Amino acid sequence: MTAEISTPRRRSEKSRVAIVDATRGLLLERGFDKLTIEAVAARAGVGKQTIYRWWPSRHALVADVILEDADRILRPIDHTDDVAADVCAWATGLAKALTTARGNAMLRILTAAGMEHPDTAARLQAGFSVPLHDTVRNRLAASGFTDRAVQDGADAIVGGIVYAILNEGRAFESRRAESISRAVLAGISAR
Amino acid sequence: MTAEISTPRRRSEKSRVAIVDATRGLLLERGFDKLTIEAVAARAGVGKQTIYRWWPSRHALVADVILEDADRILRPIDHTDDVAADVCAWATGLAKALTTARGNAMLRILTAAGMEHPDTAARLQAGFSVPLHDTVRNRLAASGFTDRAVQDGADAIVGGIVYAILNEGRAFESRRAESISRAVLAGISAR
Amino acid sequence: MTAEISTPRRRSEKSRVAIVDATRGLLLERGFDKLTIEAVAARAGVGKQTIYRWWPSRHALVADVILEDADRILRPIDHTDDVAADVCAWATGLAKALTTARGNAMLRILTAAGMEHPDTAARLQAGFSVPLHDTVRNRLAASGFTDRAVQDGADAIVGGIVYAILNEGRAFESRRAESISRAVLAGISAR
Amino acid sequence: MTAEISTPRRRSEKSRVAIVDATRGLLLERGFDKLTIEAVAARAGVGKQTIYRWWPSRHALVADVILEDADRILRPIDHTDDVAADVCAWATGLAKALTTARGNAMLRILTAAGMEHPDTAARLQAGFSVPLHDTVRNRLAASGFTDRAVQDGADAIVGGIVYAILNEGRAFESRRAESISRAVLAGISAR
DNA sequence: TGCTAAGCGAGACGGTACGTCTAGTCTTGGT
DNA sequence: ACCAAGACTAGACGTACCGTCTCGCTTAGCA
Repeated sequence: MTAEISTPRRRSEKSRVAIVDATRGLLLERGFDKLTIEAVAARAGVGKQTIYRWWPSRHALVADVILEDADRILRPIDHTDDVAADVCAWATGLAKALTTARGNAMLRILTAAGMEHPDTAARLQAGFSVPLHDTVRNRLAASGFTDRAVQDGADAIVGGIVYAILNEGRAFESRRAESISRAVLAGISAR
Repeated sequence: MTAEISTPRRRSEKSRVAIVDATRGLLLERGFDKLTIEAVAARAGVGKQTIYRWWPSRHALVADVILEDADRILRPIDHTDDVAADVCAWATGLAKALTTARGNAMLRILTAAGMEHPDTAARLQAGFSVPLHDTVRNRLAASGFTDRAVQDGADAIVGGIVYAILNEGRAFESRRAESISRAVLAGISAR
Repeated sequence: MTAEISTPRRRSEKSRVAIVDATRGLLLERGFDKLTIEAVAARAGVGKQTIYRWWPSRHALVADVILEDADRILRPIDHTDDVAADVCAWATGLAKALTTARGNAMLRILTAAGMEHPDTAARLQAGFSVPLHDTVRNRLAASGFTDRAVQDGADAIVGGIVYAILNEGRAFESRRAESISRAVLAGISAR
Repeated sequence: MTAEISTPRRRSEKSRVAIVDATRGLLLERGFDKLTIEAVAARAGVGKQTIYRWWPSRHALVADVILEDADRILRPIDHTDDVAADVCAWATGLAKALTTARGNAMLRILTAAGMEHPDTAARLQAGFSVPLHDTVRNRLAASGFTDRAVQDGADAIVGGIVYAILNEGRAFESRRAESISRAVLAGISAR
């Protein structure tokens, strides 16, 4: 039961890659709202129909491209004896990745794309926000925190960092991520 | 010391109000990305030029409208003896306001509008995110927390709540806001 | 040696005809200066861009439409033994055609369109004024008049009739065309 | 018998002159169809309303300006013993005036303005075409031609020259005016 | 090896909205 | 009272893209 049964049509991989690359390029150069299908088609050297054949909308295309690159930001967390150290290191890494020119652009694009289209929002959440949250949840759960502590900790750490970067952009200093993490960890440990 | 010295041009207040009202209505009905200037002009019974005369862009118009309504969400915080109670009550209120049909729409619109246009982003931040943050900061500062604790607390509480609502929408249960707040407060108190 | 090699682009003949028909109709109903591209597009059931794709301007579109109908006015001249009779009959026919509701409208539209746009003026001249003039020239030349007589005759007869109709409109009585023609013919014969 | 009886309202002569001058200037610089009331008001240093107060439309304003300058083209005809010489001299003068940069511009403006607006057309005819025609008519009538000869002669001479210049512009050589005139005069004399 | 159907580039199509321009009207102060 | 200034509603301008629709051309499997 191979995965490719659902795609028996022969599809030009060359075109697919050209479209995805063109989209990524234009997204970074112009941003999400100034991305046009016509520009993607032109840069990819592809007919518009080839895009519409495989993606239902601009949002879906952007989501694919963003999610293909999500592992630049979605990093695993260490599981040493020291939860605090593990979480702080991970949080700092996250903050660094999101204050990179490219990482910040991705975050903004992701947010903008998700804001306009429920389906896309769901896919982006499933591929980005949920994994981010789960990474922290799992680490905290592994250290024996209560469910509620795990949930609150993940909410406060991820939200605290990401929302601040969403507001402050690249000016966010990544050591604040550690500071926030420590504060939250102290809080959930204290209970 | 008259206030109107800076506005010597005669501008129709009737038109201004009609435009703002029409924008608000269409924003709530259709969302930010489906808001068109032509629809606003038509509903307001106004020529398009009258909109372009006073607002440089759709984003700026939306920002004005959102900020005019921001006080539905921006509530003051109590200053009793009990910081935790004050903050939790405020946080719960914020979460309730943001999970209201209208409040949630506002949050999404605000986020979408800010994502596309730096100037608008700055205005919306100054009129929404910053006040939100400052409300918590001031309350914490008033209770004698260190600067760092104040900063981390505000980041984690506001970010924890708002980012979660941004992701989960109206499904966010407002008592989670209290839970998050208590966890964070415990953390910054413990130091 | 196929004929269609010169038209490799696929263009909708249906749209072209709809546009030309709509233009003709609106031109006759409202006149040249009140013709709008939007109205043409609406009546033709066509996007504006489809007009702009094939015609550079309103003037060019009008010129096409007028020239497509020019043969209602541009009639050949007889070549019998009697020049005077041939020319007079033709002149009377011209005057009748130009004092028709439709012919007069065409003349005014043609004049107005040519007055505003040099390229259009050149096309309309080549397709209307020049053929008109040449019809008379050729007839006169065939009767052995000198070059100068041919030129003066054509100028005076065509100009005499058309300019008068331009000024007097449908009130111009077509028998004046014969009178003018006879006078001019007498003049160029006398030399 | 003062001229101003018909204008009892006090009207700023300064404004009137500024408007007329601005109109004339813009007409010569940009042509009739690119003349806007806003540009006239701006150049004249006048509010738009001041123009609309005194002229019902752009066409009427242009007509006033053109007619004020009509005497640059409308010249009297000599009444010596030699009709042919008188008419030819006048015709040549007319052709010269109409192939002047300014004269030709005026002719085109006059034609364009008259083509769009019946009232304006009537005024321009009364102030330009009719006087032109009448000048020739009177001269011919004074030499004892029959009514019909007078009419045909005026039609053929004026129409022959003006229509040719309308088509050929400044390329029209003024000696053709003499040639045409002589041909027509010969024709009406021969009868 | 040649046939046939898909995918493909190209780009025309009917549309919507853009942001600008001008028309002609209305209002406010200044002279 | 008339004027300049300029805001107002209205609506056309010409452009940019949308998403859909052919058109021939290539190209991969199958027969």
